[in-house]
Amino acid sequence: MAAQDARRSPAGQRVWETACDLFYREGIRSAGVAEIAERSGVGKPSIYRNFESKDGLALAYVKAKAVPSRVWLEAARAACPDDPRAQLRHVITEIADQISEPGYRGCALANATVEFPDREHPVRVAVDALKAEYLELLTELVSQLPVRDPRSLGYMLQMLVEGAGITTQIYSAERSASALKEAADRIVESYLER
Amino acid sequence: MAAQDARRSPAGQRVWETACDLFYREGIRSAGVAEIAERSGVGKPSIYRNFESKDGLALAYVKAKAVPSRVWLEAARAACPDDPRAQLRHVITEIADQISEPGYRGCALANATVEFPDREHPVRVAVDALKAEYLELLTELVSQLPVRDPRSLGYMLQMLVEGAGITTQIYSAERSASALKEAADRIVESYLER
DNA sequence: AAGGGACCGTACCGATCGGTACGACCGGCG
DNA sequence: CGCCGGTCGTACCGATCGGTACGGTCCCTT
Repeated sequence: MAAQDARRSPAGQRVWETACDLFYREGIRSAGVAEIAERSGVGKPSIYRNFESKDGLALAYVKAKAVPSRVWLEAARAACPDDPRAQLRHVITEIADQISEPGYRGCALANATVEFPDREHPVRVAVDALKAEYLELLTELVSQLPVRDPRSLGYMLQMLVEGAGITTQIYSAERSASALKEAADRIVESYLER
Repeated sequence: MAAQDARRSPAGQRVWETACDLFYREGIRSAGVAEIAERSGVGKPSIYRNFESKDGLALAYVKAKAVPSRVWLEAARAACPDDPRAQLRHVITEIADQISEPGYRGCALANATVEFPDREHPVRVAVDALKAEYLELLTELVSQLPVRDPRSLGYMLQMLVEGAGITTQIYSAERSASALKEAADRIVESYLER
């Protein structure tokens, strides 16, 4: 998350870290640039010297938040190259673990989707593209399983993951994490040709 | 949704309808009181004569949005009194049908949760209580099935429903609706003692 | 020492936010 | 008619929004 960027000044780096934290904890719309500047210990112009606008900052934020998901998918593929079922379980477990971490407040991209209903908004455009890419990667993984309709299964798993992000915010992180693993297991099981 | 309230003046009723529509389509935070007033064809004071504040209006909105869910549960119970499995399918189908309706933009209460991360905010307090109540009702319904752990099953179904609301906004309403029905069926099936 | 470029914060901008003071208007009743 | 309670919109309020003009400070170079 604290993705270094050599082009950023020291103040810019502090802004970046603070913004990522605030955007996630309070939501993008709720976090004002004045608040970001104050909690970064910098002046407002330092924000605009390193980022085009608040929207530009939010755009960088959602793009950065999407990186870990891709990393997990590739890591799982590398961890058990010949066992797609284990790869899938690996990914789901990773997500469940992150849900269990203190301060988890759902998927940053899904939250951004709700915060920006306008599909033309640059943040929303980016999120839609990133989410589409992620669903495709997940579907590819699922496709390696002996199932008849991997596209449907992938979509259901994605739905479960998004649901877990929401129920974590409404109900309980622990219940959501365990229910996600259990439900994913059961759905995958029901899809396996035996 | 256009819940009549005799205490509301004609202008207040127009405000109420417009606010419900705008809050759902654009999100609560995005919809300003000036915009609500303008699209209602009334002056701003007419809003504050009928509602305590914008938060008060938002509070009424989320409470009103929670009503249909409870109605569906009771309707399903009444429709097939002796077949809990059919009742459950009835409810899920109802939700899937609503997802398929044009203009569907996810569960209003889940969206409000994302829009108000502060758990102390009155809107958020109300949403949490309403969602807890709904989960309880759903769990009660599931408890009538011959399953070992109805609490877990109920939570998973709730997770699926919330997930469908999100994936509808990101991906496709049709896929979400059909995936919801299919996934719910498979999970319930895997829980049934046979 | 003198100059210059990189980086920074103070103070401000117009626009918009939620909310309100005030007076015009209208129907019913004396 | 004259009054009166209820309902309404215009015009405004201070606060906050995202964004910027400007001048200061530091350090490296010559």
